Amino acid sequence: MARPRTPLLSRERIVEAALALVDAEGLEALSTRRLAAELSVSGPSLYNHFATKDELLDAVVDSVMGEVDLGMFAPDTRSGGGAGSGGDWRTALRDWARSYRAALAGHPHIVPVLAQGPGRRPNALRLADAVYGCLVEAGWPRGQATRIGALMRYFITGSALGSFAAGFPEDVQLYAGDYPHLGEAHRLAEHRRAVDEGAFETGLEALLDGLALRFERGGTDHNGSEGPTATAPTAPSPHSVSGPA
Amino acid sequence: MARPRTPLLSRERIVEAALALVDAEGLEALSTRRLAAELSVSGPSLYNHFATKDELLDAVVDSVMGEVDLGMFAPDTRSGGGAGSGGDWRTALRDWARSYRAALAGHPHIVPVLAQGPGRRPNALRLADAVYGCLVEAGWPRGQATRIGALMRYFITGSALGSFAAGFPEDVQLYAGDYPHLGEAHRLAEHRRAVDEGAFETGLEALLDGLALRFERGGTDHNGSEGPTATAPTAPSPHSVSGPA
DNA sequence: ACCTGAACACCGTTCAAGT
DNA sequence: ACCTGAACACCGTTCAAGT
Repeated sequence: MARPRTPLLSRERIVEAALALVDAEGLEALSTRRLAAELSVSGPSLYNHFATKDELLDAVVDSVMGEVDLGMFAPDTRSGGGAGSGGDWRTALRDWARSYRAALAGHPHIVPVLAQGPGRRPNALRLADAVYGCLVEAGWPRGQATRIGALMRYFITGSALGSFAAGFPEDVQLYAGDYPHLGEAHRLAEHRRAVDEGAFETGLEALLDGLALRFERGGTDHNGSEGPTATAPTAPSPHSVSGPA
Repeated sequence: MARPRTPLLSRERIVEAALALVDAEGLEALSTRRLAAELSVSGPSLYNHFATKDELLDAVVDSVMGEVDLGMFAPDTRSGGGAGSGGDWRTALRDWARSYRAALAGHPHIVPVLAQGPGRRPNALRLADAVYGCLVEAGWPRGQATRIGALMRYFITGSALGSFAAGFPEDVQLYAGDYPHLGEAHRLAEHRRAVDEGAFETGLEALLDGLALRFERGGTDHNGSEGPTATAPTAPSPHSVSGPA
């Protein structure tokens, strides 16, 4: 069989199969030959749909980013504050963070790829655009909005990259003697979900509390004297020169 | 030449060369043959010193973890508060976080491996032990101390995993039209260090502010009603049954 | 246009052989 | 004990050949 009358493959079918394979067996199980076998075609067939394996991986990553809800950033559909009221950034950020984490937690093996940045992936750029736009409209100075987008991504991808709890082997012997405070660490894996979700929620709320403190202190338009971040270099405000409002 | 009178390789020399290779060319450049060539030996020689490539990677990761300063957690060498005074956890955590991030930022390509958890790596376990011990001695309930260790790791590894700023291509065309708030995003890469460090410092300080709020609210011994984290499951306190004090 | 098998330069790892 | 070359089952990717 050479070219069939109706194509055996499509980008969608390939991306779907690739994600399923990565989810089930990890990134290193994703080889072009293995994936092709899963799709009942020969290895080189994939190159009719993607130029390289990296391009395929990019599409897989963006399909995961597409699962993240951005509805909370739509400016019109929310009540309780018109343009520039600046009160709801916190709720929006919390909802978004949870949706983002949930999407990544469903596909943990792809997180290292995704965490390299948005690149040219449309869903990743849409996400960055929405978060930044929300913060600026809420009254955050542009430089701070950029930083908040970055630090939220740090926390969320970090939390999805690997389970904290599952990182500790279930082996009592390992901890005995050498690590005086880790006497019960071998039991962490049992409570994996509770520990990881509790840590995420605690961190998220602490982050939002800390940011709210700065928001109150900082006002909406001054960029200097940013509180306790004395050692931080002053980040530029590189997203947009003329603001939307 | 077969077995030389004085060994050509050692674990240390191999780990050092592997880290240099990963730093210079990325994780995917680290192949046993390439690494062996760098060390002027043949590929299989490495298997006299490490059972598998994974075991070698583990040693590389732990050598990076060994760069992290843990001196701020030593209970005796600090002044201004005896045992149980519980005031200095914040300073210690900040200093540790900066040292941790600096170590990882020097070797960004290894972070995805390292973020899988401590496993059986001694330097990673020592680090977890020190952080948890510091928090418990400062008066944090054990469950919260576990969560804080986890969420700090989320934030730090996330910040070292990939530059936020460098993730946006330097291509004006890419953003025009489709992403209304990203008009200046193409300039982010220029200011890479300032943006990434500013975001890290802002997030770190916000996190510590938020945690300090909880510490004041929570007291030292009650575990319920943990403030705004209403949806968080109650994490267990798995590190140690009988505390150190 | 879209699939195939053969081929290229790579992988990690095993193993018998050398000293 | 510690190194070697040969070999195994894999990789990503190219390409001529088929319809």
